[in-house]
Amino acid sequence: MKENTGKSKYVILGMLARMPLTGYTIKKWIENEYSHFWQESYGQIYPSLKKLVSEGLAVSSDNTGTGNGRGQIVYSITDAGRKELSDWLREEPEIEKLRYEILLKVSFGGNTEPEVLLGHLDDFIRRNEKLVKDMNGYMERFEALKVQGTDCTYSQLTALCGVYIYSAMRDWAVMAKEIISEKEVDLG
Amino acid sequence: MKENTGKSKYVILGMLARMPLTGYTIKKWIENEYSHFWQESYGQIYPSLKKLVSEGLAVSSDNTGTGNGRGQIVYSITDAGRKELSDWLREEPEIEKLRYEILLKVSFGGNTEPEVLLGHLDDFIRRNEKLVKDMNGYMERFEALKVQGTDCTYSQLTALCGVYIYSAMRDWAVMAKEIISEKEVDLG
DNA sequence: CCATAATATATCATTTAGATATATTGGTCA
DNA sequence: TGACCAATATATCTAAATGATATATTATGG
Repeated sequence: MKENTGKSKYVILGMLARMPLTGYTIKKWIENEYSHFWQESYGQIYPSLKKLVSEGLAVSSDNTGTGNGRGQIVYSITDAGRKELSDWLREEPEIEKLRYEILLKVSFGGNTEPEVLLGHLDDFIRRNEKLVKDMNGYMERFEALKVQGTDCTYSQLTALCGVYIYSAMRDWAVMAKEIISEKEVDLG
Repeated sequence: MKENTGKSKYVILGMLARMPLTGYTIKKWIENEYSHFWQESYGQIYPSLKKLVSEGLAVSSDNTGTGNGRGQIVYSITDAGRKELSDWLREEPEIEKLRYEILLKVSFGGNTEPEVLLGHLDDFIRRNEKLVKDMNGYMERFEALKVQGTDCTYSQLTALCGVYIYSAMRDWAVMAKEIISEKEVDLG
């Protein structure tokens, strides 16, 4: 049996702490709301869920007849699970792991034409522009919920981080384009 | 034999394109200068180097007697390797993968005391503060090289990106601390 | 009522990360 | 001089994470 002592376990526990979920929903949520700082694949989620149950940190309920049910398995957190989550939250977070392929390509830019990089940077700017918009959308939605009395401070903070990250990346890319273009002019 | 068609191959080619290197030096360079946007482990580097040689994209020279040589294997890129690198540079970069564990913990903050988060954020701010300084140091070093006539535009751009990312993260964390503290006051 | 998109679970082959084993060399300091 | 430690260097193994795919059901739109 696989060990699976990575972070996936805690992500899932954290999500189940809010409400019971299916593996599929967990995946969708991470894609939609966490994607700017975390990602998980089905290959981790489904085995992790089984492991959580076997460790007594979650329980599974077979809801074959509920509403939109298609043999879906809904998982809920246990008290032991909450304890495990709480203990992990106290531990110092590990240093973040990033893989920005565009930076790799910029770094090796001397091995291609500047136009290639400028093209990649254009795409990158457009993408980050859109992401900033998305994150601001989340911010507003959370703000509206707050007015209604639902506290979303922590979720809102992660959206805010998205705004900061994506804005910074966009600004950098704009600056990078300028510098590369100027360099071109100097040479030509 | 393993397939190994990931990105490691191209990172190594990109580095060898500048100068011949040993696996160990490649690892050190990535740790020192690329760590804010990329990481590789020995478990990828050494097998990848062998694969590059077997594919004719690099050649290895056994320098057992050179200077500080301890049976070190120096790898150089071939013309085929340069072609491969150049082709890859043209491809659209993949979407970046990030894992910010601190954001996960902030997101699940409702399951612990605010003080725990504030503590993590303090560490995070300190770390990013230092990283901004480091990146600015790199910037200056590259600027000095430029004055001497050595063109480091592309490396400098990645350092600049580091400045942007780490500054943004620090600013966000400062803001996050404020918001969490205010929330505390409101409740208390 | 058919096609298609979304829901849902599951697994497999790669790819990546992290830890460790091993050995040599260079420098320090008692 | 030798004892010791840090840095250099190659290599491999386990575990974790990714990406792709197989399979089936249900909801909905025309």
